[in-house]
Amino acid sequence: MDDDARKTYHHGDLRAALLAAAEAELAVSGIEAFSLRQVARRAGVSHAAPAHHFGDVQGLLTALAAEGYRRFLASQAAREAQAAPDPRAQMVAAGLGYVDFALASPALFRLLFTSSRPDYADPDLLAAADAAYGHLLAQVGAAGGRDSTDVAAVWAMAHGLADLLATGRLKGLEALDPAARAQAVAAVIARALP
Amino acid sequence: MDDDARKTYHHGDLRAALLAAAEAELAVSGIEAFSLRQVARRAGVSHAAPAHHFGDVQGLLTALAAEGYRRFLASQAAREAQAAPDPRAQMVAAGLGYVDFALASPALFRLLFTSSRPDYADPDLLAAADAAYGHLLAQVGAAGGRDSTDVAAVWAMAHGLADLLATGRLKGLEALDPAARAQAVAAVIARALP
DNA sequence: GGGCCTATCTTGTCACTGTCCAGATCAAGA
DNA sequence: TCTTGATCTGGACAGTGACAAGATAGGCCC
Repeated sequence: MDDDARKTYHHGDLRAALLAAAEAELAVSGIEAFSLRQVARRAGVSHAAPAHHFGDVQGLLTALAAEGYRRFLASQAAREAQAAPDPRAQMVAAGLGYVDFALASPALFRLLFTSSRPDYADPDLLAAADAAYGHLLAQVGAAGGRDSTDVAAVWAMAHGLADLLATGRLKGLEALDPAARAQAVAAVIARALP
Repeated sequence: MDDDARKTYHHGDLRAALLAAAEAELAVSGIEAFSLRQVARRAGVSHAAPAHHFGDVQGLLTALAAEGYRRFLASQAAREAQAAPDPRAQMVAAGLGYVDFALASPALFRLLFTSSRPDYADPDLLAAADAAYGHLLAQVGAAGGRDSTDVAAVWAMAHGLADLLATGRLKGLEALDPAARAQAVAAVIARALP
């Protein structure tokens, strides 16, 4: 990452640099080819340096996932801020932010939702993931969702769109420009809560 | 797998035995910790034996994925056979089979839908995946779906339910017994095509 | 200023992995 | 029977994650 900051033996902020390098490595190689030594090389540091800050690969990916959940929520909040204030529009906007995140950071999205490598017993990660889940429940409840079936419907619709779009399987929607795609995605999400 | 069949130097049907061992290994270790040498050990054969039949790990996972898509379609067909003959009920039944498959073989489901390791340039895998996609299009079309938005909605709903259930994130639905869960899943899928 | 103390980082090592290569084994046909 | 080709083994190599021991340096007390 920043070889410039590496004039001294001690790095200064290696933890943050490693997280940034890990995210870049994840984006390039994907979770399945993720390599700790490659992350260290990217940060310009020895192969064993990450161990001191994160313990092992799982520790690094756990910290990255926690950061990912916070950004995931921020992505939803960004769409909500632009939407009408009524609860239903807010819920749909959250779904749009869900999809935005998956499209902007597909590898990170996969780390959060379909990887078994992060350690969900970690308090920080657990808190971040719970916050995201709590936000989902609140949005669906405010929009008139009554039971766990409504939650499942809205979540599944947003998640399915996000996952299929992130893996490039919805050619029809991908062909649209961002504004038109957002409108289509919003219309589809709205179907989940009649 | 079958040490019994291994009295001779030549295995007899090593290709099939390796595929079965690979599926078992995938179910136990997951795609992220999948090991070719472990598959070979499981099949009672040397670590280099798989190479002759599949080339490399990617070849083995590609063959397994093709087989997976065929079973994926069979799972949908099983539900369709039990459902009412009208197109809409058939479409919902296909979605139920989609979810069944993900719950019965979560690791295989992940190999099919969120792994970059299989080689989708392989003709056999491509044909199997295309068949699954074609069936989806046919079901949605027969049930009254008009455009790519309808396809996206139905697919995303079924896929989202399958993925979230396979990773254990829909506690509310998981708590139900199979029959009640199937009914809830069917009701949710039906929302995707109003 | 001088000298320890501790966190931080490096180097070296180990078991394991996927891939390649040469050789051993066997089945089947000439 | 002999040969040919497919199948499988064993050994090698570079790369990986984890561990242990040592090098470095920033901070603190005197």
